[in-house]
Amino acid sequence: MTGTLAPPGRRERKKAATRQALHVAAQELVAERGLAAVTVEAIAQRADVATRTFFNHFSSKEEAVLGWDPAEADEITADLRAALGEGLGPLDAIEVAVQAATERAAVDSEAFRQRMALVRSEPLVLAASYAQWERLTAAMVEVVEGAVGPGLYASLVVAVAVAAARTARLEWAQNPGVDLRATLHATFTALRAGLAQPAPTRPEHR
Amino acid sequence: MTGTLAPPGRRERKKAATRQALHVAAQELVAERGLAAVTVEAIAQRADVATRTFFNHFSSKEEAVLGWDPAEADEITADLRAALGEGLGPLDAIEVAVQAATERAAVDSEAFRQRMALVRSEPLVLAASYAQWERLTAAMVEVVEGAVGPGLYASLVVAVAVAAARTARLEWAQNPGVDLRATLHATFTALRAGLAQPAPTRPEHR
DNA sequence: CGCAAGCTTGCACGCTGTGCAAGCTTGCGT
DNA sequence: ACGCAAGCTTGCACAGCGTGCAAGCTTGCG
Repeated sequence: MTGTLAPPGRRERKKAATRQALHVAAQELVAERGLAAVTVEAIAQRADVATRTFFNHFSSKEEAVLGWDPAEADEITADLRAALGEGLGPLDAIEVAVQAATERAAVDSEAFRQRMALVRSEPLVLAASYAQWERLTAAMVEVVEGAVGPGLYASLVVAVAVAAARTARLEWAQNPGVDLRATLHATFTALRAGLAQPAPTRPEHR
Repeated sequence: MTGTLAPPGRRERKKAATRQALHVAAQELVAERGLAAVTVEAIAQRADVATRTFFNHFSSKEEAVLGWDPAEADEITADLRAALGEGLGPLDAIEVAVQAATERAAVDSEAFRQRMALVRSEPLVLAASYAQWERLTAAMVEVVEGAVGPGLYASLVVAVAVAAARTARLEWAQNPGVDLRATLHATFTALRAGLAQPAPTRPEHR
């Protein structure tokens, strides 16, 4: 749905390569030693660049571990805008955009699940993750406001939907064998149902 | 509803005083110069304690600006547990607990609004705020799981409700003259209604 | 071929956050 | 009343973080 249309020049590819190398190095090192025992210097060293260069790409090791591309946010808001344009309600439109983003990110499902686990286990990574979601939230609010006007409702629906999506991802990460797409859909369905309380302990005893 | 029943000894009062002094100093300095231009050393100096002491109370200047008391989270979860015990559904129970917490925090409405404004304008303070909400969320999930069993639903309802409460506070902070209690209730009402889209630009043209 | 833009690098520097050990106050039991 | 144990404060040292700046090198383009 959303793709890189223009093949970037050698320069941008090199830059992206450095970024990717740093991201991978950070992930590996954290997996090996745990976040606390990893320094920016060590990451840069493994990626074979200067320490200073690290900070040209990420502003903290947590960010490097996550490795989110700022372009992702743009893709999501573009999808959101499109879905809204097709007459979907804000909540449905957000679901569509988030589903699309997830498909894109989960190409390598295993690595993705592992990253989620890191977010769960390392509070500082979680904080960095929040920062990214926050940026995305702000952008999405702007788009939704374009459709329904500014005010509490726009902020609310986006904040809530983002929280739901985040929860779905984290919950999925620790339940092997479950489909992320289905989990996401379940959360949005629950939202639309006003978060009514489901059957006690077991969802369906049948 | 929730109070400090045992009058704490001199020792604990002194400790609390130091903490409060640091909190106030941090707020004032940030208000004067902006967060970036404030150092931990400056805060400690104004509070008339050693720099090292600062870190015995807060782990960053952002935390000091917020000045959240860890005990607050305990009070909220206690209220939540009580509300659940009275047979309220999870969402309603959370609303009750959050409303009570807000009453307690908003004693000085003006200072409270000002703090919210800081959260809005300083991204790092916002991040610290997220960290606190996150801690609260985890505690609340545990309580809700006690009532409805573990699983996606418990995590979801808490995450979403917290997001709604946070949104209500922030939205309220920049709309003078509005009642926070009413704003909060409006968000939870919207949640229960499945976040259905309200009338386009103006809520009611009538 | 040559120039401008932009990425990388090294250097310097101030600030952050924590471990450790010493000093002082407080609370409490004898 | 006394003295001890717990705990808060303080100074010191130190590793690590994050940024500004200027120089060097590669890339893209006319």
